[in-house]
Amino acid sequence: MTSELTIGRLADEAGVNVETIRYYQRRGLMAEPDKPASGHRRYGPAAIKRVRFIKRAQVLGFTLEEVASMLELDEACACAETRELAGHKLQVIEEKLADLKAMRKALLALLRQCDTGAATGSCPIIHALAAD
Amino acid sequence: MTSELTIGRLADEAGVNVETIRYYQRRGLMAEPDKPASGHRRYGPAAIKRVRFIKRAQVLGFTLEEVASMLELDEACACAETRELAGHKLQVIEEKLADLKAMRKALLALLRQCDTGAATGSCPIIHALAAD
DNA sequence: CTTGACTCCGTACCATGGTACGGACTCTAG
DNA sequence: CTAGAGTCCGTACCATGGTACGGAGTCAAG
Repeated sequence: MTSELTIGRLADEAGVNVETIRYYQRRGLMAEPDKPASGHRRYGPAAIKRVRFIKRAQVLGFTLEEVASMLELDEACACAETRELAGHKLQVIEEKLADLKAMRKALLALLRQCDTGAATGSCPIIHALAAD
Repeated sequence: MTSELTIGRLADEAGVNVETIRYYQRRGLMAEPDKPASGHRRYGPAAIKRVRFIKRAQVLGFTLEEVASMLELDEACACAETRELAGHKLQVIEEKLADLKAMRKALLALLRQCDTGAATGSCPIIHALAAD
């Protein structure tokens, strides 16, 4: 079985340090399974997903606090507050998407410029995100 | 004229702290204009764009070091190394785009779920970025 | 039933990205 | 020409997100 991992295996599977898992637990981003009186804690496959989610959300520029609030969304749906928070997150994501697309466009332009050897010095990248 | 700002005005325009500007200069992310022998430095409109670019790139999850390398791309085009770096950045951006889209989809699903009152407990958000 | 690897837990340390502070200087409006 | 705001520069401090360490306990393969 792949389930019921030790913390070390969990860390490996998720591609992080053991200490990172423990840090996330301290921060309340994931629960510590109860310790079997005398022995080592075990983790199910959901824990792997959770850690991976956290890492990827971070890469997208979300802080651990933001990630925590998104994880809460996932658990406690159905109230108005949740709805609002989700709506807000969605808006943030839309903005990031727009900026990333602008950046991609600029990089593509840059590459094209490189290929055609046209050194215009027009700074396409900065221009991409120059709006106020 | 809006050009030829002092550092304080520049910081205001870009929506950051004065110290942040100075920090970026120390980190080599932007040049310090030469000081007029005895007096205060002045900044042109390009400086505003640069700071804004840096902030927005950060929101997208890029470190200052990564931002620095992108800014260099903008200046020194036309060599093979630059091309490769740009290509690599582009790939990173594509990945971020894909992840953000998955997240958006999950949030939309969550909102729909909230609206229909169907509390499935299926954790759409985590699932969105659960791939290894 | 031992031995080596791993877990547990607390505490200390680290890098990144700033922010604050203080004393000397400079600029500008009145 | 003077007062108050802003600049300059160095240095100190801070929050976030980890990472390292050490001593005691536990697990599991041989």
